[in-house]
Amino acid sequence: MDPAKEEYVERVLSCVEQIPPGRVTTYGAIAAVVGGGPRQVGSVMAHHGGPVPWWRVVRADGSLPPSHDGEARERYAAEGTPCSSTGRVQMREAFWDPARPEDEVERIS
DNA sequence: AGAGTGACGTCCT
DNA sequence: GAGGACGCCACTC
Repeated sequence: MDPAKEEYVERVLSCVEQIPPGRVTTYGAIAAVVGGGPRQVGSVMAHHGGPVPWWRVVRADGSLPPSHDGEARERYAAEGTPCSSTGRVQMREAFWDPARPEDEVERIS
């Protein structure tokens, strides 16, 4: 096994674990922090995303992967994650940047 | 080495 | 806001 790969995976999962309840982040944001590309982050989650709150990781536009749609919605309802009537997460309110864990109340300027 | 695929992103219509 | 097309990065056949 390539140790670099395991470390990369560990870094991705670490970011996901740090996501506060009721907030979400995107694959691209994680990729921007841990490196690689958004697709690679998704691949890591697919294979090693078991023990982490994967439902707090959504696409850049707030839409959920068909694979997780059902599960994630219940999590959001339980955590109070702001969602749109169309079924997508309100990124403007719920987005949390892994590069800025200080939580600056994501004021969207 | 080349082509196909995926829990994605951005631009355009 | 919704849908389609092209591009990126890494992995697998």
